[in-house]
Amino acid sequence: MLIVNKMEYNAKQLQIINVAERLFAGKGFSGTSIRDIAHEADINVSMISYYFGSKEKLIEALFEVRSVESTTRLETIIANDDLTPIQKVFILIDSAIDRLMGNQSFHNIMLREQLSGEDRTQVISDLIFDLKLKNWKGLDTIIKEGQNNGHFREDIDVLLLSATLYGTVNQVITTQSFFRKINNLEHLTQEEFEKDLKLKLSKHLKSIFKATVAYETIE
Amino acid sequence: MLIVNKMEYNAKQLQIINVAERLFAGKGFSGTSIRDIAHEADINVSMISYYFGSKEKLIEALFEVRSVESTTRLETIIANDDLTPIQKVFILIDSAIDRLMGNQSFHNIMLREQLSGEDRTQVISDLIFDLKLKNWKGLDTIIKEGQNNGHFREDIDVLLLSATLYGTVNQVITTQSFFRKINNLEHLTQEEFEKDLKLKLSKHLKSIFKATVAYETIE
DNA sequence: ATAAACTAAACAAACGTTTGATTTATTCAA
DNA sequence: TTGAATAAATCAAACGTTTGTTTAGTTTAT
Repeated sequence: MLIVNKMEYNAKQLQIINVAERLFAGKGFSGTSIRDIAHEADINVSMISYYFGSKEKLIEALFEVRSVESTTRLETIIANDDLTPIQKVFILIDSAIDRLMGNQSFHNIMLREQLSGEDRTQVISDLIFDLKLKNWKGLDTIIKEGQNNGHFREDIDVLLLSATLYGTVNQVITTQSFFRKINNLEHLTQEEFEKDLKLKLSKHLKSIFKATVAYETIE
Repeated sequence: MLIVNKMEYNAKQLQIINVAERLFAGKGFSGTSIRDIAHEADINVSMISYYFGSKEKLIEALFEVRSVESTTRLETIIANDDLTPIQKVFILIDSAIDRLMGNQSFHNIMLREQLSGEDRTQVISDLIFDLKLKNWKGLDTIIKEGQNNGHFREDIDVLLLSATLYGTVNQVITTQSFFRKINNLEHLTQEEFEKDLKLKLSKHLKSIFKATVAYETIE
């Protein structure tokens, strides 16, 4: 299992991390200089080395902070005994949409890291692997529960199904300006647009999942 | 409509483009130096400026070359009158899988560019927009055809459906090492693994699309 | 008085690009 | 076909910036 660095970060460090997150998301890790970050965060360039040691360690710190923030959600969904498997699946979908759309900058960076051929650091690779594993196991547990109850099909490829879930959400997020243009929603504010998008995405994915995992119309 | 630069590239230029494609995919545009490219392509650094003008123009040339290569497929599928709409959808799915898995480096770069906040150049943005538009219109045409024939549902969000198609394929490609580990397929060669992956992905997406667009089990 | 926070300046290395010279190819009249 | 003339291709070296990091000194807090 993964050993998480229990380092705590003070307000200034978190401020730097937040700025770095925004810039890394927009211009990539290599495309962002520590002078960019220092300027935007209104600090001296040397403070980044002073607080984090290096630029590499800074992105590691970013991953550590953001990773722990998104690991606690799944467990609570699965543990809830009052919900049927299909209800849990639906909540999992909405949870994934909220999580990915609510932390677009960080997930943008994570997508970039996954696209990288050589891993930047083992720390980041491990954290990403751990997140993927938890996401997959979360869905897998729910699916198996539904199969044991006899409500879900037996021939479900959970790995591909979670690829459809996270892939669809990622695709929608990265091409949202295209969505906006094609659907003639350019008059909406970003907030209104995101709300509309979340709703459509939720319906779309729930419909797909229902048709894929459940035998017939249930619930 | 988009004006495509009809520039022709000689063998040496194409060699540079191929090396650049591989390195950009692995380390990103900013993360790849022209000295990296020159070294791998076994040429002098100045040849890149000599042939393309700049590093920026090099990636533009890469996009121009690879874009024209993948625009002609869709039209031929749609134009075929011997196929039913659902058959066309299935061929579209397999075509997308083949295209994305067959040009992983270029699509890796394209994904990175889409993640970029500020566009690197208008040329690249236009080419990506044009590709997305064609992909969407291709699916839209087929869906509308199926709706006119009465075989397809009326309430289909084609934009979300194409997001599921391309998003799922992208997700599978970027996380294929995770797939391999979880499915215990590490003994297979890359070629064998990709073949297996393509097959599973094809079945998965066809099953989803069938359930989503068609009224009931047809053909 | 000790430690932490912060700064301007300097550092060497790497960056994309340009220069000027040299080699290789092509052109074309003799 | 030859050979000078022109163009294209290639090269090592240097250009001025920008890069991440360190240093040495100053300010602020404990």
